[in-house]
Amino acid sequence: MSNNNLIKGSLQTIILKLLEENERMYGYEITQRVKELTEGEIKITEGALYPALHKLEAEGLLSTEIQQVDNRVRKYYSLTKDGQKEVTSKMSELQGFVENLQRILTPGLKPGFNI
Amino acid sequence: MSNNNLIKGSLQTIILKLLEENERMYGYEITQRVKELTEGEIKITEGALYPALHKLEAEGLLSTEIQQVDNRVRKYYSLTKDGQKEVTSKMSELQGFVENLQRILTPGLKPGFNI
DNA sequence: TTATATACATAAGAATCTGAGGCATCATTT
DNA sequence: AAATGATGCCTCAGATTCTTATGTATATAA
Repeated sequence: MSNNNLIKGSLQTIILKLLEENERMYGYEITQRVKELTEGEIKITEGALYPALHKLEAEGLLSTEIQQVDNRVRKYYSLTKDGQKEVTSKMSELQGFVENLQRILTPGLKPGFNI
Repeated sequence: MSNNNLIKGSLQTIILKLLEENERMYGYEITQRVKELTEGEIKITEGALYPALHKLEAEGLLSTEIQQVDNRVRKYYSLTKDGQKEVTSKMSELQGFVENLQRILTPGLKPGFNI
């Protein structure tokens, strides 16, 4: 991840969510997508990404498929059945955490708070 | 801290922000305040809190003041000048990160998104 | 030829947490 | 009287997750 060490553990959620939207993606593609979506503000480093992908695969949440493209090897990742369930779980967990964070950090916060 | 490992990195911001609002607080009080504000959903463990407080003090962001209350020792923490500046910095950093997170995780997100 | 982009990977070290333990006082319950 | 729980501080081993650096390989542009 980029220069901030905020909310460690959200990388897994990011990976899972992107794969829910895109059917299959390869590692490098994920780094570029995140960079693009955040206008360069969040850069996922390879040292963080690949171990995370391997871990999610080892947990049975992702499956892989090697493919040759222009003499280059790509490793495509897709959500498994378990992975699809986990997206929902991880998303609501993160959502809940952010809401709690707002409760702590935004004194006088009213429901329906607008970011 | 509760069952989520999401909070890594945001604990410092929580401490600084609470101290901005409360002038001075002691460790145990911080854990109770967070527990109360989040209705028990986030529990700051002592093993995370005290090292974090000591680090912030070592960095010159917090100052301390020992006080006896009913034969019990309390260690009150307050923001230093540097600490006051750091609150603003850390808060906008976290705010920015959460916004980026929304961009990644909420496809089709429009500005003015309502939590 | 050198740098940049694409594409995978590992590994040392830093930072931050959990969970367990230790010490002490005081109030309440058994 | 003894045990439990709340208050209040602390440390430490181990786990997790990150950064930064390194390695390998192909293709393209300067």
